[in-house]
Amino acid sequence: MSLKDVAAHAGVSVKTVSNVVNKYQHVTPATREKVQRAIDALGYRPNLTARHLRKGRTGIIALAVPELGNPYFAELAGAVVDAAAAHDYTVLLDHTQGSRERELLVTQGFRARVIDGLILNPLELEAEDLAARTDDAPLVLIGERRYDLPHDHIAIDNIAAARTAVRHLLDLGRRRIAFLGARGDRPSQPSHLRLLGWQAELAASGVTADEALVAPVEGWDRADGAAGMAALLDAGHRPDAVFAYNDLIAIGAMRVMSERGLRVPEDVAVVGFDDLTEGRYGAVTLTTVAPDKQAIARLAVESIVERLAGEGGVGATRRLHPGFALMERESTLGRRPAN
Amino acid sequence: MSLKDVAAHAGVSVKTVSNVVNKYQHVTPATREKVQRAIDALGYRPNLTARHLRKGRTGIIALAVPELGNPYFAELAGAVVDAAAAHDYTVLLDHTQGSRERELLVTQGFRARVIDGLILNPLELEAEDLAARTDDAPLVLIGERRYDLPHDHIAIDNIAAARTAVRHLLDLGRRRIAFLGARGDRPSQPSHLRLLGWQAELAASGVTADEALVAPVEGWDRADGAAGMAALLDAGHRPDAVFAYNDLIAIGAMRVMSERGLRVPEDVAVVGFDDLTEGRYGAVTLTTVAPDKQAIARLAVESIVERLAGEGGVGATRRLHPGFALMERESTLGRRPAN
DNA sequence: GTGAAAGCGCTAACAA
DNA sequence: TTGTTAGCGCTTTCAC
Repeated sequence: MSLKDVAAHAGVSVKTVSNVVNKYQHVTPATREKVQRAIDALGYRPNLTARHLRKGRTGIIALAVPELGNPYFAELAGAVVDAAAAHDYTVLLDHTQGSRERELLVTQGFRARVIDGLILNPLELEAEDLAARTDDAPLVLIGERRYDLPHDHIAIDNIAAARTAVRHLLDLGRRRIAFLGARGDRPSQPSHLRLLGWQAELAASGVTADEALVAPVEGWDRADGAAGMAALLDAGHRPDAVFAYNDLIAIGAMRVMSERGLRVPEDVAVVGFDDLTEGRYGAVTLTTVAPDKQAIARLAVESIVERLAGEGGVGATRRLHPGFALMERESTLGRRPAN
Repeated sequence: MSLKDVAAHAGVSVKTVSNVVNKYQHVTPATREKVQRAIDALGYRPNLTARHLRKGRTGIIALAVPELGNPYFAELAGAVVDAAAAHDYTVLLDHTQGSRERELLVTQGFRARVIDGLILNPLELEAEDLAARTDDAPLVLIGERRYDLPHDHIAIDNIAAARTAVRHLLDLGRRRIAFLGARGDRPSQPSHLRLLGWQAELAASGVTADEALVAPVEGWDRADGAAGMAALLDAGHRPDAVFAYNDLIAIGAMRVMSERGLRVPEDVAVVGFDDLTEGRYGAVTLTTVAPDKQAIARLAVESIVERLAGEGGVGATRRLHPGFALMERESTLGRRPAN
């Protein structure tokens, strides 16, 4: 079942069938009709792989995130799928599980020539890994890592966002503000910029940054936040606020506080990061920094689309910073009277 | 940059390069070495679209779920990506947004010939839509709808699972058990089977099923659960337990109860469905029915792989029922003393 | 063990 | 407006 069969059935040439299939303007209505009937009769569908080979484009972009079990990446992936669809692109999805090796693999000729471009949210990848990349499909990075590389990079201003969160806690009168989400062993980890923001805002306010309140975590999920918070409390520290690397960690921490009879926000105010829907429905809704996920997704897709359209004349590398907003909820403000 | 270039560079034929690339056994070490050097020198990577065209297979399967913002589908998608990777398949992802039209579109020649098979979790699709399908890529359905169609269908036994949940509540002495998640207007909706299970288990236990306790929702998210629960309470009903269609609805309902001073589980016990990680970290952890998502994903992928392997000789259509388990947590048992 | 050549289905020059 | 044909890069008979 190919163009040739349809052509034979309709008594025209393949070119004519191709013209009809591709909605080429200059086809007489009669021919068009005749061809269309043949198409319907045979149930013809164009073989897209052949088209891809011929055109050198597939309309597929790959998205590689650490894992979909993390709602932030799931929501982001959903946004990317939608943004891609708006440009008639489809998304090929891959997991990196936060493994440097898998991140490397995905940047190095992953599905070569079948993906037109790649959107990657790296966790472990180092600049030199990326510098060694040979694949020529456009690559755009998203997320909080900072690289100095010739690839577009989409990320909100993490330092400013973190400062906003800490500022909010300071404004509420909190002074012993813990940062929950450090990775002591890996200085270039994603959380680094947010830690810098925490330090900067405390410094700017003349509050001493107690390094004992920089609490490490083993990962980025709820269980890690719970363990990190438990360790902090077990060490005898008593913060009056927690700025967590992300919402999942904040949620894990709140669970631990609840188990230990600490009230949020009366005893400990909590701010997260990501604005997961999940944070809006807990017993205590979560104050959080909301990155504009739609914008991140849109900008990432547009970056690829533009580089593909720019026939060879590649523009300069861009650092784009979508907006963010602080969502003030019960974990800092307390519960308002039901209305 | 193609096989031909490499062949020229190495001074051999295209066939020989192809043999090396495809790890064909009978190549003399000397030739292999020579070719490999040329490959490295030129940075050659096979053009997969050409290979796809030639072989008629792409190694890509499509997964269509309603939306990734729902953690159940996100977790499932993650499991599918992993299950596919185990068979050297990659996943192309699409959203249907629970729209019948989009579900239809995806079953009808979506990316024809570029996807080897399709895994679909339908919400709105009707049997006749599927019966009219012409695309010949293997299609496997997942999820709780019941069809009588010549496609493999992977789903846990929803009626049995629902009965287990209701049984648990009855065992705890609850008698006014609400079902939160009906869609009155659409009898063939996914929640139907779980409603049937609710009815069956009550009947089997000689408890009168109070139809007033069958509460409708407008959708499947937390906000819908909250609204549905609020409406139930506003109507003056006082259930002593809630069996929710899914965890998100249960979580929304619990939030409303918390706002209204109802204690879970003392006043109202709650059971959800899906075993989202989210349910394990709330102030009150959620008792829930846990479908075996890994198994669902694995079986779905295997179904496609097997049909693809079965050269024409297509086996009989299968209805597969992966297992499930009731996870008993605080929303029915209450909080145990911290240990 | 290696080479020559056909052909997967499509698009796009170029011709008519 | 429509037809002819080359060729995208690969795999795969079939020779040698």
